[in-house]
Amino acid sequence: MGEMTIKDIAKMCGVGISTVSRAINNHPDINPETKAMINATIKEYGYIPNNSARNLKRTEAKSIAVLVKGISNIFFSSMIKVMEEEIKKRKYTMVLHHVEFNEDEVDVALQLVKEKRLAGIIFLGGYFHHSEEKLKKLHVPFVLSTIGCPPENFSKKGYSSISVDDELESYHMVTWLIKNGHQRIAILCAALDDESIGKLRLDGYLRALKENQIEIDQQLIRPMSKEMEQYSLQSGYTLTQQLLEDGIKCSAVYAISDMMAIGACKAIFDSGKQIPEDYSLAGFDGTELGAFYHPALTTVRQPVEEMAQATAKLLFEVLSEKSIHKHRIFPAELIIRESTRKIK
Amino acid sequence: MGEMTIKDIAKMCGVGISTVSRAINNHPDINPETKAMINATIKEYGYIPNNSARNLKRTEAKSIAVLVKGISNIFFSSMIKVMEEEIKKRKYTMVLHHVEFNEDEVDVALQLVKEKRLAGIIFLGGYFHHSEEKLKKLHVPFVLSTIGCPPENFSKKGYSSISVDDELESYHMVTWLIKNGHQRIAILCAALDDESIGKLRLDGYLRALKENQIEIDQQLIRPMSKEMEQYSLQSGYTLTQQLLEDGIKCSAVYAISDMMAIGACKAIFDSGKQIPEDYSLAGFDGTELGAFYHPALTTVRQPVEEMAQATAKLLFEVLSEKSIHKHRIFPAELIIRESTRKIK
DNA sequence: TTGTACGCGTTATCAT
DNA sequence: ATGATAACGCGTACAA
Repeated sequence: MGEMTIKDIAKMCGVGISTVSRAINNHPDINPETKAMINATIKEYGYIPNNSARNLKRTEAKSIAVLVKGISNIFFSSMIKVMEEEIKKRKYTMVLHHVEFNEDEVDVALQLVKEKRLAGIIFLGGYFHHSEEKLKKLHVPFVLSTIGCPPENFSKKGYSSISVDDELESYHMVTWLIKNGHQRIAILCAALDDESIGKLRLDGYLRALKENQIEIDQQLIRPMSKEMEQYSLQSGYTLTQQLLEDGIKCSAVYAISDMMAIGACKAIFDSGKQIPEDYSLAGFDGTELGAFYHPALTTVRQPVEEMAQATAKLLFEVLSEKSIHKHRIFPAELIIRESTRKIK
Repeated sequence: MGEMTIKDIAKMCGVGISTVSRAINNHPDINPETKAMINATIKEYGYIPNNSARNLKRTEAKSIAVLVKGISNIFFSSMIKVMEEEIKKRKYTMVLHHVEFNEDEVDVALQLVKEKRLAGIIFLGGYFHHSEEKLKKLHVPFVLSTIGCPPENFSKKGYSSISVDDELESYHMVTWLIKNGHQRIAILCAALDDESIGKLRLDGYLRALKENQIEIDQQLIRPMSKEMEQYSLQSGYTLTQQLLEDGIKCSAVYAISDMMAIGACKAIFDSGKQIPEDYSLAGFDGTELGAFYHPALTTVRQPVEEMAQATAKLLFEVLSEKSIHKHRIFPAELIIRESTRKIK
């Protein structure tokens, strides 16, 4: 069981512990020759420093945690890649962590701050209704990236945020559908008590209808239930299947995520109907998958790469005290592809 | 910066450190009243034990690491869920970690063993060509789950494994295509120096052709290049686009992953052709996405849930010393859906 | 049942 | 440039 420690290496090299430590951590005060010698033996014996001990002792760990909400959330994978690059570029380490929909991301963050001596945190996706009290315990700067509703009760000075205007972009999408002749538009949305992007996207839908004097039909509003896997293929499928079974008339279906939109498409195909001939279908997010689907999905593209880059930038600006916390809203882009058409 | 420690809690409660420790870790030797009192103050002040310190001290941490190869690998997400349940059921903690395609999973594992005092490791997906020497340093039991080529040089007694017979199942798929009249079958496969599932699936393809006296046409073999994101939508698209541009005649395209198959479909649609009328298309994996695609993908379904369960079971059997290392191969299932058809 | 004291493996501080 | 030693926060053997 005898795992090797820094002591063993020190003995083998005939030097003191601190010298080995210096070699490992690239400290300046060390003879290049001894350093090379030590590194050679480290390599030879495959010694690996114990991270727990390091974190325990270290004052500053130069690491940033990225907490992603929803494990299979494919939407974030390209963002994570960009963030990793940005973080590495600045000689920091990225600690990636997935948080389930039913877990509390702030609790996880609190844990990690203690364990890893984080320099900062990036929260990616999900809701965000946490008490100010709890957030204050997070003694490191953090930024909320692509999170719908920043906590209104918490001072905006306490964190940075990056997002699109979900309400507005959703409004754009629905307005565009209306302009293309659609009057009866079903929406596949989040549970009605949602307080995050789900609510905002629904709000945009409602506003677009209202401004165009289209009466709101509750039958066309199809919220996910809590039991469904949120924003998933299957939830989109089930919701649309029920919509069709209920015999609700509509010419377009608007899903608040691309994954749900694909599920919706399948349900429509399975019922023997065509897209966009019988139903127009729109999604939200602008995922790669939507572009590869057949028919290619009309959707709202969030500029994920730019947003990821900006997220890292904001965080590091706060870290280097060059800047205070900021809140940036990115414009999204309506991408019209094959799954929608003009009617009448 | 004064983060709270166990000492502070002890002082506040007017008890010793060890008593607090006992309360936290549910030790038996403690007065229920003092325990309740301590827990109350812990909650009140939001004290969180430092995990680094705990890991440093603890001999056995009751945690299992799951190392997943390829961050956006959607194929594994359902397996991970099952594994988490199984691990929690046995009062262990799951530590999930993603490993990039260019990272060395054993190095990561070595790190984690030191840092987290792991009880065991599950490697999920990817290649596996590691030196026996390195694997021996991994002093904890591990199981290779859905990994193509277990290291032949390393004694099978040193680890457990769970997989399907990739060569055989691939052979089944291609044989079925041949039985349905396809003679010229293109394969979208891994780089030719691949030594893992990629190679095995290609081997199955080659054997099926050979047994049916179909000449192997190198033009029909389309390996991913190293620069492509492996097994991705885009790689499937690019490979198929090149195939079509090269004017290679074929009636079926067989992609060694569902994601690549979907990319291939898109390339065919974009060229103005239809599936399955002009080309039959087959995938591999049996992902949810393949079922939701339009047309629904013909594919090889790996019994992921059962395999995940078996993975956990094998590991815990070794941990409890009820059993030695085993190697289980699961049968996969040919799922015929809409993307393929009989010709001639 | 409870408290004291030591050590886990490392880094930081201070000598040398 | 290098080495000894004191923390870091916690679990646990042992004493009380």
